[in-house]
Amino acid sequence: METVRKRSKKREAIFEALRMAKDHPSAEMLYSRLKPMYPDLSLGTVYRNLAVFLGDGDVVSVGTVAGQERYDADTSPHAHFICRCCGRVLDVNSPALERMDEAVERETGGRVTGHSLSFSGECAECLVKTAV
Amino acid sequence: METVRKRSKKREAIFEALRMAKDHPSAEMLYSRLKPMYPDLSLGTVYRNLAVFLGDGDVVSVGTVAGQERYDADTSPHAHFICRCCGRVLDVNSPALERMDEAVERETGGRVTGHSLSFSGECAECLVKTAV
DNA sequence: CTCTTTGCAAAGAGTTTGCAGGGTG
DNA sequence: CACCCTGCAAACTCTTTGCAAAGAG
Repeated sequence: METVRKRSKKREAIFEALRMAKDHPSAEMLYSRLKPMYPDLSLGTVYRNLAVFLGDGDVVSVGTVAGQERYDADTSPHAHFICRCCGRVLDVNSPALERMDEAVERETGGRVTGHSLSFSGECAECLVKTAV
Repeated sequence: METVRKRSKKREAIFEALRMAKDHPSAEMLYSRLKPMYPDLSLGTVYRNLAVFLGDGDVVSVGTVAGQERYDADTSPHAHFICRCCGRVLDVNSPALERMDEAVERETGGRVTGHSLSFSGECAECLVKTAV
């Protein structure tokens, strides 16, 4: 039996905040951004709703940065650049990654339902700081 | 000041176990494999040494699967296929990913020191099980 | 003998979960 | 008014850390 989904201000606010954010926030980042507007918001609710979004396929996990899972409401195939210095996560326009899915299916015999390409290093801002 | 590194049976055993493993094990997986041979091995030691390997660049993190970080002693550029069903992590022969590094540096203005490409889905074995 | 490495166990950090109360349809 | 959703806090899991003892050079 599948549970009926009811609307909720909090849930919509969480999704909207994630959709608007360009920095692929973690649960805690979303929480502290929404807290001022929803003073009685709880961190558990953020986690619970993120799990719902993931289950519905409306949100995707970008990976774990510094121990925290990072999320993205842009589910179209694209890559990320993760700065190991400041933890920033940037979008990267990836060239035809979709084609590679079939290649991997042929190689492994499995079924590919998604991919994630991420580059790591130091972002432009951190390079400047480090260069000092 | 940099600390002098001394040899240690445990450390070498951990690295060797990781180098031999083809399943990109987690700290706990390595621990339980080595435990029979080194009964007084401690999980903390495995974590500590993995951190050393990562720092030395001798080992690479493949990402977090089901909450556990997975490691790979093969630091050459290659992609992975992660089964979201059983958690298996398989190697994939990735086509010229190196070339993409420069492209990303041009796009972001940062410096790329590594990349990680992973595909997710269901592996061949899980497909069979699911098909039943 | 000096300094690194380890075992053990406690501490931390991030995430999940149980329960009673509030919200939605 | 039935059932979903939330706040709160405790519980859990994975990882890190402090300390005294063991090991390497």
